[in-house]
Amino acid sequence: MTGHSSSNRNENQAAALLAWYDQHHRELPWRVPPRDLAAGRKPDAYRVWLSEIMLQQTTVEAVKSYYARFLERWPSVMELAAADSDDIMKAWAGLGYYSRARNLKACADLVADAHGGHFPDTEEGLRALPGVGAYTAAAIAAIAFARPAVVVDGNIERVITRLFAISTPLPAAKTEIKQRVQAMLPHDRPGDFAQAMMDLGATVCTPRRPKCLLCPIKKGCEALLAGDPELYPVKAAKREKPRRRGAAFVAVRGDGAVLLRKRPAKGLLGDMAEPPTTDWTSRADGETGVQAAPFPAIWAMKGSIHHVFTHFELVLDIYRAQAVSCEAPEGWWWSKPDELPGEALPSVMKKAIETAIPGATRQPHPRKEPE
DNA sequence: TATCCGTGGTT
DNA sequence: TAACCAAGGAT
Repeated sequence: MTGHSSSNRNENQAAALLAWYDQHHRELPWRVPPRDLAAGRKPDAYRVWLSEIMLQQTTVEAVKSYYARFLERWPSVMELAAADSDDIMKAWAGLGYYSRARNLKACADLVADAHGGHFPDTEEGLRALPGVGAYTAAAIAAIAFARPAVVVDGNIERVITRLFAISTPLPAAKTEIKQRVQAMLPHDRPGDFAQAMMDLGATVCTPRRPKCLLCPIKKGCEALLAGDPELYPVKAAKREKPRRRGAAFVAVRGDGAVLLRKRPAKGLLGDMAEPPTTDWTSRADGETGVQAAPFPAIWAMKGSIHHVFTHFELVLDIYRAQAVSCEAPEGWWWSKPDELPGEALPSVMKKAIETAIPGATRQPHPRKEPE
């Protein structure tokens, strides 16, 4: 009996959420809105996949322009598979978590070669793709292929821990959260349900100051009933970020070209471009690091930058020198002024170069000249 | 399970 | 302003 009434409650909440979604869903470039979906329009798995990879730990606003550029340049997975890896890294530069871009290419290659250009249409098949984890496999299965997959992202974790007042800290609470979502899942609209939960978390059930008055499922929310939804989700305490120091050397040739090199394929900023730098150490001895310059020159300290990574902070001293024309070492190259803005430079490296040469990494504004 | 892996916006 | 956080994955 209790099982029956709780399943009724779940059905009612799912229905209320979907009704809210029909009216208040976000309009997003990669999304098929509920009305179009109901009319039979099929989502493009490539677009769903591309957007999901880009959205991993990344805000919607940050993704939009990258998504548009990728889609215009590589409209299908076959074209992305045929692309040059360096071009993909250049197009991804600034978006962060660069292993995503490396896996994006690996995944496109696999789908093109082993799957005939078609994405697997099951959660299990999708999960086997590089860069596709539990969340992304479930999201693509539900959104692109209408599979009844249990989709749990950060938004949904917040919504569910509040709805059921789950005080178990994350990530230990994940199993219980998935069970709750599973019990609520409407099998006729799994994709819309997942996106509705995410929209609710993004616009109503926000981390701070949730707009509970606007919530379509506030009636059943145990956290609201108890008085303070902001208490959820409970998360394990974070560790303190250590601070590392280093130096970057921006060598400028007579024609304005800057000496760059490619970082190792794995690890931090893997496969991306950078001006030569020292190792980044945790020592706080105040050493300048100028003796670690890539070659002897008159290195002038132009300032230092502070950059916050996920698990450490970096202070980088920036040196600049005028360099005579010389052969770039193996794996290094001179990047001319018109090439520099398009290089695969992570934000921290753009910041470093900007400190040495203001404006160097910014795309010059196209000027309309009278014919 | 814990750690590594970016960036920019919000409060 | 320091802290928090975003449609997580790989190892």
